[in-house]
Formats: sequence, C-alpha cells, structure tokens
Amino acid sequence: MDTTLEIIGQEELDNASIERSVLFQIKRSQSLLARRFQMRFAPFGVTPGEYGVLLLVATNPGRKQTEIADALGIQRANFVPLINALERRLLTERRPSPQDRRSNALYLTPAGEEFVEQICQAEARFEAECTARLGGREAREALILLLSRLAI
Amino acid sequence: MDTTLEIIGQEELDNASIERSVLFQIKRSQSLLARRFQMRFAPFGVTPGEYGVLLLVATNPGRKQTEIADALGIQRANFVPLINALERRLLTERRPSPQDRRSNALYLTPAGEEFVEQICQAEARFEAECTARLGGREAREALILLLSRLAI
DNA sequence: TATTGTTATACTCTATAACTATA
DNA sequence: TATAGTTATAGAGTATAACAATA
Repeated sequence: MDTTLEIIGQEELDNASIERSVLFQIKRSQSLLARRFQMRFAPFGVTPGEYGVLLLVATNPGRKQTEIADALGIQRANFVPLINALERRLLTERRPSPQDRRSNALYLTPAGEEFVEQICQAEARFEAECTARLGGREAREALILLLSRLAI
Repeated sequence: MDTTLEIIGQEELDNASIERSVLFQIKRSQSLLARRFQMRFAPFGVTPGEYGVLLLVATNPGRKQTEIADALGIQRANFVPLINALERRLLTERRPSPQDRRSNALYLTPAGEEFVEQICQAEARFEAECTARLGGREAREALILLLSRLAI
C-alpha cells in the first residue's frame, strides 16, 4: 500500500453545499439526537414514540387514541401497535369512553405513573445535556423558536 | 350528536411537555421540512438522498462510493441501490479507479451535469423559502450554528 | 489482515385502503 | 354519511452479517 497515495486519496470532500443546507443540517442533528435519546432510554425499553405517548397520556388522561396520535403526528393506524405494546407492558389502559362507544379513553396504570416519573427524570437530564451543548437556556429557547418558525 | 359535549371533547390537549422538548421540536420540523422538500422535488423524481448524492458527486467528481456515502451519513450497503438508480437514469457513472481496482470512481454524466443545474436552482428557491420563514439570513445562520452544536 | 463493493436480510417509520361498530 | 379503532400491506430509511475481489 502506497501511503502517499493513500493520504492524497483521503483528502476531505467539499461538503459546503450540503453543510449550508437547512434541510441537511436539521436531518443530521435530528438523527444524531434521536440516536442519543435511544441509547439513553434503552435501559427503560422505550422508544421516542412510546415516550411521547406515555407523556401525553400522563398529562391528558382520558383522551381518545386519535387525539393522542394527532398530537404526536402519528397516524391512527400506526398508533395501534404502539399503544398495544404499552398496554402489554401494563403501563397504559384502554377504557371504553362513556360518551362515545366507538372510542377508547387512555389512562396510565399505577405502574405507568411510576414509570413516567422515572423516564421524566431521565428526559430532564437529556434536555439539560442538550441545553449545555447549545450554550445555555437562551440558546435553547432560540433554537426552539427558530424550529417552530420552520414548522408552519 | 350532542354538539355541546362534542365541543368539550375537542378541547386542546396539554402539549407543553413535548412542545418544549428539543428532540420533539427538531423531529417535527425535520419531518415537515422533508415532506416539503419531497413535494418540491417530486417533479424531478429525486429523493433527498439522491439529491445529496448528485450534489456531492458534482462538487467532488472521481471520489469513490464509500467517501460519498460517508459524507452523507449513508452506509455503503445502502448506498448501492441509491447509486444504481441514478446510474439507471444515466445521471451518474461508475468508472474503475486507476489507483485502486477495488473501488469505483463516481462521475456525473453530461445529462447529470445539466440535471444538477436544474435541481440546484430549485434547491436555492427552497432554501430561500426557509430563510424567509426563519426571518432572514441572520436567523438562518443562527439556526445552522445551533444545529451544528447539537450534532457533536 | 483490512477494505471496497455487493447481496441478503431485518427492523423501524410512515402511508394508504378497507373493514367494523358506532355516531 | 362520517368517525374511531383496527387490520393488512407497502414503501422508505437504516442496521448488520457475510461474501468476492483487491490492497
């Protein structure tokens, strides 16, 4: 192996066109962040999607599946296996809605309540890490504001 | 159907815990942005991934597959069908590398060059739209800086 | 022994259509 | 007729393992 040629061959690519693109930057950051989240939450056996459901059901007990799914941007068809998994782990519960017998009202079980407390603490640590990386609370608020402007 | 009950049932959920999360905000913005990009580039029949490959090959002709794939965060196994599709459309070309007969050097075809010019114009308009949404060039630079801090 | 391209494979997310039971 | 939940299914994107040719 010719080392000289090898070094020449390893020259950095010109990335500029992609690095400067909002779409690619956001995609890269999102994918890295999601991977970090998943590693952090692997001990709990919870995906970002399941985390979102647990959190929303915790703060909005009694809402129907479609409402929780909509708030998370998940289609109701894809929500079913998600809530099934949580129910199988006895973290959430479907109860027949008294007002509308088509729909299920979602609740946390006592085990679910306890679980949510734990993962909320983990999430708080995760968000604190993000804040540190960004350079403080102001930077974090600025990022969230900018992201929300994109998402209109 | 009881309208009063219906209206009560449609109360907004408490979203705060998720809206305030960097992970969920970035995920939502990324997914909306990707969808917008895909709609915009549907007439060209190009996915974000293919767009990235074309752009990188255009600015870095002669690089091998692994280098282009790495720069895009795509694994070399998943890069194969991607570059196959572009080659089938006669936009890119694999040439045997003279220095290393294991690797393929990637080039745009003349048709590829012309195509890249077109989609670059479309991308410029897309990015300009993002900039407008964000509130100007400074806001855009701020967002890219913040995102890059997250992706370390 | 390590690397390049490749195939095969699997798993997650997401998207759509159609069914049932209720409204 | 419209909606809630469900099923089935298909398509992206991504992940790993293994192989042949070459270094």
